[in-house]
Parts: sequence; structure tokens; C-alpha cells
Amino acid sequence: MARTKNTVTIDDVARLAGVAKGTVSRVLNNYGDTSAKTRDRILQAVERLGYQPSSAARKLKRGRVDTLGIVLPAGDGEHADPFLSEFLDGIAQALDLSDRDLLVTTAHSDEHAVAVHDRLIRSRKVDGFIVTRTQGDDPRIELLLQRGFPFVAHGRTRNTGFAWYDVDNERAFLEAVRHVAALGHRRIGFLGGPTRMNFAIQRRAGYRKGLEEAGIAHDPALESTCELSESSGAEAARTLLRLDEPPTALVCVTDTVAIGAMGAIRALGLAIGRDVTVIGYDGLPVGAYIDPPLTTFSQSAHAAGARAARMLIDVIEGVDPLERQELVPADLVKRSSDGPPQKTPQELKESLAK
Amino acid sequence: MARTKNTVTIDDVARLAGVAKGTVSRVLNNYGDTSAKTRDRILQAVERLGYQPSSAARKLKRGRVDTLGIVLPAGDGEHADPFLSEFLDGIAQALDLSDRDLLVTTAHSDEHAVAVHDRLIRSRKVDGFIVTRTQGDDPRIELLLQRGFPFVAHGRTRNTGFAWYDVDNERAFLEAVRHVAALGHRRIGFLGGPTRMNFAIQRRAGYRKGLEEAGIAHDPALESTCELSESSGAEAARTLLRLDEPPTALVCVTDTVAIGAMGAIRALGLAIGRDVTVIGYDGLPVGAYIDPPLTTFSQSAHAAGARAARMLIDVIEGVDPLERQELVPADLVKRSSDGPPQKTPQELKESLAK
DNA sequence: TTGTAAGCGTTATCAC
DNA sequence: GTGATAACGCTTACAA
Repeated sequence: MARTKNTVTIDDVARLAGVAKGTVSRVLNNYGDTSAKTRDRILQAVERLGYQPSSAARKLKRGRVDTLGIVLPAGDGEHADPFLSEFLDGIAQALDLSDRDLLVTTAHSDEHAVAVHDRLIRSRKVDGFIVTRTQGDDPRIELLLQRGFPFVAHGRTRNTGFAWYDVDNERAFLEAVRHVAALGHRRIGFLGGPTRMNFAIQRRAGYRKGLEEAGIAHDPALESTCELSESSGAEAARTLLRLDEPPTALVCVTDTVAIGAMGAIRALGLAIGRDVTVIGYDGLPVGAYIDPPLTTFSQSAHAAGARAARMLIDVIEGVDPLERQELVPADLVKRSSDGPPQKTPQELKESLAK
Repeated sequence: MARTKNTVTIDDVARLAGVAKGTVSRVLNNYGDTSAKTRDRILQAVERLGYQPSSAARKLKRGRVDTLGIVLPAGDGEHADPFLSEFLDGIAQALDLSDRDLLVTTAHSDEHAVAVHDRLIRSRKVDGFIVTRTQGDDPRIELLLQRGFPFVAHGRTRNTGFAWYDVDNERAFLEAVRHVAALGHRRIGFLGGPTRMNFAIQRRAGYRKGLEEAGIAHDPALESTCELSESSGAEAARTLLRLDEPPTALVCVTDTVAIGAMGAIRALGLAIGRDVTVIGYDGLPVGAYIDPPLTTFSQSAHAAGARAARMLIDVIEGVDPLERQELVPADLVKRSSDGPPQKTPQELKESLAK
């Protein structure tokens, strides 16, 4: 079996420094009760041998692995979620500052996700979890709560007795509707996400509140649901545009969905931003480079990941989870996929009939 | 400190089953020398208590953690690499099948990357590494080779005495040039990647070979270099199009760069696929949804990740790394960003002057 | 077939 | 201040 040669242990350091290994340990863990002289000698030996404590041995004693875990939804090999990759990157960078690592796993279903969390808890491979894409009733969170295992959720659930970091989804979508209504739109469609996702529910609530605020009657036909992929967004957009009274604006649950919708709109021969306004959500970089650049709401996935990681570390170190709950606003990034309606819904319908 | 209550250990299982813990261990590790009766009793106890061996304790004894590591380039919070996220997803899924996990870290520079690998090796947190985005001379690979630590590279380097999985970059770019030359283009630009990256060198070599095969003289002015981001691709495209004799086709080192280039072309008032042909590389999903859909070469990042993970497991289990070297072809995905040149370079120049 | 006990590399509790 | 030494939870000779 391939093995590393000459692993250097605390005994090697102790021998080289001419002390007991207990002393080495105390120096390395800053007990501060060692004489400056032996301290230096030990530090030198550590340096010379390139000694690093074995995480396994340390864990065995301490009960801590300095590793956080995250269980991602398994992609199908076609739709890696750009939000998650930025989020991950944020976590990893925050962790780097605190000398901890991140264990990444995937799960292909809710039950599988629960099982994976369970396995990781029991095999004690992580000190805590970051849970993403929370659902209204989230079985992962139930498990974690019941086990008393540290975690931070990105997104809330019905139950909120834990640490979470969330974007004010409702407010963002209220503002999105307010924005397009101010542009003059009255037929405003909503391309929503799966309603088991809590953020999807919140965004839908914001959409409805926005309509109410604008004095527009809520038309269920304009409110659709799709998976978080481009193809699904395209399909949902086609469906809404086929209505007798099609929407002149589409508010989309994510940028990915919006990009799919844009593809569909274009395929129907319509001009985005003129015939049909599209608003996304996420602020993905790619949105700035497509045609026309996508107007969207931005939450920094990177910042969210970093902050969630930091919060989790606090919780692991004993901070009351209830003191780590943060709601942050998303900002409108005005680009060019929105504009005043150039056609009435009827005219839109006619131009589609051709 | 937040801790899990009542962790169940092998002793608990042994007690409940009324046997010695050694016996429990043997059953769990399939020594097959235990009587069916006690075996059942033990398995039942394991089931009832929900016992999972502590990874730390197991590691201490076995010298194996069943965890693979990957050190990603730290994004700047703006440009998460979609290729890497799909690649990660592929790894994670392959690992799930073998009950192993993935440790993800980031590094913000070459030296930092080496340091992180080193720390992970020494603290024995992983059994092996997957190295991505290899460079011609790769300090990470030097380190790993010197330490005799198991790894698989995604991409080759100058030295090839290790396990790797790579796409035939050179061939793909030769074919890209062949393709646009067949369409009638003679001024073919290249938006290359940083030449410290080995794949960037290979792709450039393919570009040059393609020119040669097509009987087109190599013009250094048409060969540029950029970072792997949209903005950098946009800038490089602008530079080439400002030449006195601008290219009518742009072969790009990645889809991300191509998308940036498309933005720049459009901003100059030119039609993609008619005035300027653009060819990408990676086959990112988003390429199908932008306008016009991007013609590209596709390698499945997901499959690559999964395969690399599997290869690494083999190497860790003792397979000779030299028996795990695989070169796979990339396939042309014909979409709509390419076409016969509608203008000569001179005409292109003139239309730009306006 | 099963029990006993030695260690894996740490940290922590004692004495000295 | 520092050195022994006992855990931590597991695997694996070796005995029985």
C-alpha cells in the first residue's frame, strides 16, 4: 500500500528537544507554563522536523476534528449550481483563516441527505454542519436539532430555533415587483422554485405582497413553479407566454431560471427588456455577460458562505445558536433586461400568433 | 462546548452483545471467523445502538482516513469556476459509492497551495489528493511526488511519472481550427489561457498545429493570453478586434472566456456567428442558453471528477500510478456561434471604424 | 471461535 | 516547570 515515509510524531520532537512529549504538547497548545528556554528548543525541533500533530490522534483526545461538513444536493452531471460553488468558495476561505477544513459530500435525495449527515455525525468526521437550501420542514435540521449537533443553516425553516443566515427573500421580491410595476407593467408573471424550498416560498410571498402593494389582482395563472435549471425556466416561460393574456414581465426565482426564460423568449421572436422584461435573482457573474445583461437582485454567495462558516465556528465554540441569526438584504443590480412595456398583453399575444 | 450526547462506542456494542470488543471489531471488519450466532447478536446490537466506528480511532490504528483531498484555487468572490464545481460534484458522487469523503480547501497562490497540501499530508487528514489545473512545472506535484503521497492529476505536466486523467486538449484545438478553416476563415484569433497552465500550452499547440494543417501562416498578433474570466476574455477580444487586420474567428481557451468575448463583440456592434465566429471549450450548460448558443468542445467535468476519484482510490489501494493514465477526447458541440465569414477582415475593420 | 492486551499519537492529570 | 502515565476508541496479534 502506498504510504508516506517517516511520519514524524510528537515523540520524535520530544526526543530531539530532549524533553517529555507532554511538554511538547503543552508548548504547542500554549499552556504558557513552560520556560522560555525549553519552549524555544521545542519550537526549533518542531520546525526542523516539520512536525504537524496527527489530526486523528488529536481528535481522539480532544473530541474535535476542526472540520466542518456540508452535504450538497448531487447534481445530475448537467447542472452544477453556480450559487453553491461560490458559497463553497466563501466557506473554504473563511475556514482557511481559522485552520479548519471542509468536508464535502453529496446526497441525491432528502432521505439520503439525512443518512449522510447521520453517518458523518456518528463517525465523528466533522464538528458541525452548514445546511443549505433549507426547506419549510427540513428533515436534516430535525435530525441535527434532535442530536444536539452544531450547525448553521443558510436559510430559515418553519422552526427557527437554531443559527441561521438568510437573505430577506420576501423583501427582495416585493421590491422586484414594485420595480416592474413602476415601469408600467400590470401583467407580471412569477417563475417560482419548488415550494418545498423555504426560500421559494418566501420569494413567492414577496411577489404576492408586491402585487398587493401595487394594487394588482393576483392571477394564479401567472404564478408558476419550476426546477432550478435553465431548461425548466425556459419551459415555464413558454407556458406563461402562451396564455391568452401573457405577462409583459417575468420575475424569476433565480438567475439560472431567468437565463432559461430569456432563451425561450428569444426563441419566440420577442425582444427581452422591450417585449418582455425579465428580472433574476442571485447576481451570478454570468448575468452581466449575457445579452441583454440581466437585471437581478444580488446576494453575495461568497460572503454568505464565509459568514455562515464563521457563525458555525462560534456555535461549535459554545456561542448560543440563537445569538447567531442574521437577515441580510439583497440589492437590485440594474442592468438591461427590464424596461417599460412596449406592447400590451394583447399586442404581445398577437405578435406571438404570427 | 457543544457536544453530541452519548456517543456510542465499540464497548457499548460489546457490552450489549455480551462479547469482547475485539470480537465486535472482527465481525465489523469481516474477518469471517466468528460463529453465525454471535455475529448476528453483534450485528443486532450495532443496529440497535446505531453504532458507527469513530473515524479518528480507526485512522489511528489503520493509518487510513478514507478521505480524499482537493485544494482549489481561491476564487476572488466574483468568479467561481463552473468547471470546478461540476468536477467537484463528480468526485463527491464517485466517493459516495465507496464510502469515502472529500476534504475541500482553497489556496490563493502557488506557494499557499503547496503549503496546504503539506499541512494536510502531515496532519494526515487525507489519504490522497486530486490535483486540478496542472501547470507545466507544478510545485504541488513536485511535493507530492517527493513525499510519495498518492494523488491523481487532472491534466498532465512536463513530468508524467504519475497518475493522470486528461483531455486531449491539443487535438481539440486542432479540430477547432480545422472546423473554422473549413468554414472559410483565414484570420483566426486565439484567446489563450495563462501559459503556466499546462492545458493552456496544449491548447495553444493545437491551435498552431491547426493553422499549419490549414496552410495558414501563424501571426503572433492573433495569439493572445488572458485569465480565465469573462472580463479578461472580453478585454482580449477587444484587443484583437482592434488590429488593422482583425480576426473573423476567435478560438477561445474556455467557455467562460468565450462568453466574455461574445459580450465584447456585441458591444462593438458586431454579430456573433456572422461577423465574428466564436468557439469555446468546456461545454458548460450555460453555453446552450446564451445568445447565440455557443459552439464549443465538451469534456464532461462531472465524468472527469468521478473518474479521477476512482483512479485515486485505486492508487491509494496500491495500483501502480503509471497504470492509471487516461487521455480522453473532447467532442465538438455544434451550436450557433460559428459560421462562414460574412466579411473580409478589411470589411470588418471598416464596419468597426464607424 | 473468542477473549486479552498492546499499541496508534495525542492531551491531560498527576506527582515531583 | 517538567516528566510520567492514563485515557481516547479502535484494530490486531496472541492466548486460551
